[in-house]
Amino acid sequence: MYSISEVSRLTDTSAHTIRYYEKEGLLFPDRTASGVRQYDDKHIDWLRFVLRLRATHMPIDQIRQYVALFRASSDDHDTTLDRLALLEQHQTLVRAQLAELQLTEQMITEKISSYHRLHPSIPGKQPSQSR
Amino acid sequence: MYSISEVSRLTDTSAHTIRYYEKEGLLFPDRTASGVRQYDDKHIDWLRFVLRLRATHMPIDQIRQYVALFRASSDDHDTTLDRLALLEQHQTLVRAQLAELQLTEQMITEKISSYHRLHPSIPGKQPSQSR
DNA sequence: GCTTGACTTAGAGTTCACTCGAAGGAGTAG
DNA sequence: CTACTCCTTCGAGTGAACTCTAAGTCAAGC
Repeated sequence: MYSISEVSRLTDTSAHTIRYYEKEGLLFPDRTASGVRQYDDKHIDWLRFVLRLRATHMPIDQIRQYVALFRASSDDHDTTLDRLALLEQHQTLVRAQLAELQLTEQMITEKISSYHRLHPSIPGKQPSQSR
Repeated sequence: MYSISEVSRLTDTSAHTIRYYEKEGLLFPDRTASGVRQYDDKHIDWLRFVLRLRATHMPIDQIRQYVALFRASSDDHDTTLDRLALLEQHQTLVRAQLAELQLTEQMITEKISSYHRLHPSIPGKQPSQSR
């Protein structure tokens, strides 16, 4: 089991943020008798997944819904479909972001090499000489 | 020449935001005698480039610096190197975002197909039957 | 000449996701 | 026992990027 400061180090996330995520309903660590948060490997894995979702701009609100669906799932109420829907929705967004980034990467690369063409004397990263 | 509302339509950006970008020093349209903004195709192209940079999380502040360098450029003060540095810096960021997105896309796709494995009866986007 | 609708400005308000601060409690080392 | 560190909560503050409001100006059509 890990303390919040260990989780903070392991995931490179401030303790403040980890508590904030808990308050927002994204994370449910165990507690000691005295109320201290205790995290196991599964909690860490989940947090890492959440951080990935955030890094790809899934809103906290939607992640909360996803978590809530997990916790609402029971024998007579299966939430798999709803969770799937949320995942697929985010997948679509991620792919859109990928497309946008790829286009922009090309534009920037193009602009950079046009600068090099106009100013052949410029130092710095030249189109790699190797190979 | 285009009015702000035409630019708004052409770039799918609110007139508010376009004026805001101008206030932030990202955009310098012409003005009529009475002070009405007038945009030409070059302005539109530049705005589209700015929107790309924004969509890939280049801060407005940095875009402003980039624009300012253009306008500061003169015969005895060439700013090409500084502009190149800004572009290369953003290129690095874009590539990092690409890597993150690709990883996350894989994770989500994996999770989605594991849902499908567990619930083979689920409707919706199945791993495409075509081809 | 007057109405209409798009335009102008400065500045205030909103949203999101943190980020921090203050005040205090629990467990451990000396 | 005392000092120290890490933990707790609640609530306020921050920063970026919009987003909107209010009050007013201007040009075109009737």
